[in-house]
Amino acid sequence: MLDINFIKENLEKCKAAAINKNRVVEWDKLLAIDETWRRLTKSVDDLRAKRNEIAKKQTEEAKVEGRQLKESLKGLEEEQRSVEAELQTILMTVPNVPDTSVPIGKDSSGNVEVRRWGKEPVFDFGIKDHIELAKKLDLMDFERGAKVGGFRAYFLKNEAVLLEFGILQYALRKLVSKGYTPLMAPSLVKEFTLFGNGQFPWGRDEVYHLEKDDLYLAGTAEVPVTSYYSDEILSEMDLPKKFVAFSPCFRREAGSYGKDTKGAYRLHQFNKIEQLIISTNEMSNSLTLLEELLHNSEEILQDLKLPYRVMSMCTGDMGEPQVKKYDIETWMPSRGAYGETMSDSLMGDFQARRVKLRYRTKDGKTQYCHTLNNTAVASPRILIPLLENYQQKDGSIRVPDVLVPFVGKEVISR
RNA sequence: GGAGGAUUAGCCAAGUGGUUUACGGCGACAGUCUCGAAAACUGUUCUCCCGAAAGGGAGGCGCAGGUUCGAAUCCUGCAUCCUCCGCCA
Repeated sequence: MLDINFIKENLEKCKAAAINKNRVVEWDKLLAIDETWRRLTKSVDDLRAKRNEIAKKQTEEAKVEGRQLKESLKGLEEEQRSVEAELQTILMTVPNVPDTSVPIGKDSSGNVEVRRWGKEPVFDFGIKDHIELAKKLDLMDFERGAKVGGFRAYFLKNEAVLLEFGILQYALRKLVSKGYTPLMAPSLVKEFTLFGNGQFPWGRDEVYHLEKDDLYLAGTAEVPVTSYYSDEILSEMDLPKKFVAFSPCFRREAGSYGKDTKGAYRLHQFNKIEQLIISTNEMSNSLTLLEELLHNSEEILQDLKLPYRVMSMCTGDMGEPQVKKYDIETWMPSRGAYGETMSDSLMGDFQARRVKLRYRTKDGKTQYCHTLNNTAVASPRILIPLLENYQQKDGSIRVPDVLVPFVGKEVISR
């Protein structure tokens, strides 16, 4: 959410941002409602001032006068409340303004490649995709997964389990050694966290809702961790706060029924290690931190010796809350293409404002924090490039050096 | 799931219907003093609205409603924490 005063002072910028992000905002309505709200607020405040004055007198006449005043105040207050709710609703739909360094574009075709790392492997044999590899080596069972848990459900089996735990553990340890505070975050969360994150009101269909308990299943640890300090005022001295959080993640994938229907790419449930930073309200510093998060994730892929490329997301392909966003795409041989494995975002104070996450500056003022996050590793998706890039002619799979201690062997074969 | 207790500002904490304009303390920030610091003293330290400013006004006591001329205080619902009982990996 952006501040209404900021929007009014930077109306053209905000309008351009919404257009570039392909979002529709009812600007005229927003401004009109704001006017109405201000007018109502003034009237309500004036009437309350009068009420307070009358109440002080404590005479019989004052009581009669107070009773009359109460009626008109009640109506006005009700009106103010509903107008305020309407204002909030529209305000919630205003997307954040991208940084000037973000490429402008309609959709994913407008994304800009920043760099590539690693060499795409050349195979002198017919390669298998991860589904076939996993089947032959008894590493994943999608058929029985579907039988038990429905579409997009799966079992990991044998070394795949060790690989998944290993890679999660590896990423976790790396980030901890860089000074990030480890967290295990709840996957079951209250509704306000999803609004706070900027997932709602837009992405309701993407999120599982447990009606009986009115809880939601978070699609990422970003949701609980962004609200970790909600409603609190941190000290500038303690910023930036850096976290590395593990959580099981749940996504309905409602908008992508036809997409990636096979294999481990798009799943309803997966495990993720997420990096998060809560920082001060200084854009240049936050942009530097965004690069730090990016660098951390690149390092993990480099350790795994997986070829990847870094994409700078264009305005049309980034979400509402983002100021700037990079995707890291890892080489997936069966696709003959790079596929998204990590996503690095800077939200400015967009989320912080929504969850009331603030800090006190050195000179005693309160400010909204900046929030950032990036995937460290998400699995099983990361197993796709891992299995496919490391496959060998005889159908076995070499284990990346850094994961050998976790898997307990150098080659997976049957 | 049941019974009881609690929730006040960054932290601790007083206050049980009307000089409460939320007592007081700690911390933080600014100033005085100082070569500099500590101490001491003075001031500031939640949010919103109007205003160029000076200033004025409103709201804030876990959250949301309600009663009353007037609510931190009374009522209803909800959340969270603590103690005990039950169930449980």
